[in-house]
Amino acid sequence: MTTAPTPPTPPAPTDTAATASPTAGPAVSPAPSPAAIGRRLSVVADQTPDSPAPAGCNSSSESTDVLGEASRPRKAAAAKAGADIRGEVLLTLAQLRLATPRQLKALLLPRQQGTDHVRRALRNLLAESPALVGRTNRAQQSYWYCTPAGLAEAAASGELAPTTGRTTGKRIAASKTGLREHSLALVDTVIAFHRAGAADFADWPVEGAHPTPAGNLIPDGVVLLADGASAFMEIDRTMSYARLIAKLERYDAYRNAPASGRGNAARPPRSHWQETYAGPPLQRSFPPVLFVFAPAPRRAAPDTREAVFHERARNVASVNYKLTVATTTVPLLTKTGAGKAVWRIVGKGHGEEHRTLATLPKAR
DNA sequence: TTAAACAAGCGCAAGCATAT
DNA sequence: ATATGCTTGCGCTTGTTTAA
Repeated sequence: MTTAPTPPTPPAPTDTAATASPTAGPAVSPAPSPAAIGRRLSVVADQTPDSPAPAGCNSSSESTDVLGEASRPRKAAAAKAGADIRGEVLLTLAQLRLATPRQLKALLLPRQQGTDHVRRALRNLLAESPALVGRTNRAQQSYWYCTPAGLAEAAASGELAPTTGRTTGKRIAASKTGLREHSLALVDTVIAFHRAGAADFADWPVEGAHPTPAGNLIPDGVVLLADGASAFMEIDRTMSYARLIAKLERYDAYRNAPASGRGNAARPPRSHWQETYAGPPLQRSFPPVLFVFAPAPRRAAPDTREAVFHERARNVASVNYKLTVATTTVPLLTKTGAGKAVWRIVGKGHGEEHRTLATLPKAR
């Protein structure tokens, strides 16, 4: 079976962007591009473009269209959940390291009741030869990751953020070790940002290496926010406070790293962060460093660890003069939303007050 | 051009595995 | 024993291909 080429006359993918009226998934609708890629990635011919077919395309013994409004969202979701969800699932798994069916559902089919569609898509990807995704099970939960073949397929689509492909080994290892909870906490964070409309889940290049004089800085994630700015993301579950502080110092070293390259008359040399995050006219300041504290067994509660971290980091010079550092906890983030006032600024002069991302101070 | 055959996707429900 | 999550099988619908 398998590898049936797409139909000879592809039903002109059409500019789906403008057509998605009937269901118009509100703020949370996934970016259109991955869906388009989904068509490319899917191994079998599939028919539904992103926009739900004009009613009646899907199962319905009760004749066509115009039926109860109630049935419409479900139909639309079903159309959406068709073959092209497979491509989105693969891209999402390639983007994040690891995810549960529930997390994938939250990102890709937020309006869907169950995880059936996602799990079916995962099963399809698993059944490919070679398998494009892999799975491990533990504690009544399955954890899915991208295999090298799946990563290659996702990378070939050109839809993947450039830095994601290189952690293959780690990615797979993470699914089999204790690192998985760390990865899942990051995914929960991604979901919170996605739900809040603060950042699309596709805009999270995970674990890109950032050169500093003291070695590479590898954030847990870098998020491209909806307003075009970026932020570094650090997920903490079990790290010692000393190591957390050391991380801050690494960020400071990255910020202060000398410019590389020669530049020219029209364009002076820039440091890595300026090149990557400051924008062409250098109008953006150094991205904020966001720490998210996640629950972990046999550890203090996230908000307790957050408070201790504030206490210790408050005396770090760079935090007070050069970096914008803010914290939150996974429970607060998922309950309240990434776009709300859930971020506590680290540093002297800042108290318990929570702020929104938009109102964080700019780094100097 | 039309009708039959085939392939694929979907929803639903039952059954299985595992943790509490 | 119960609850939860996952897999699998079944029947239905729709889209595509092929032959008359």
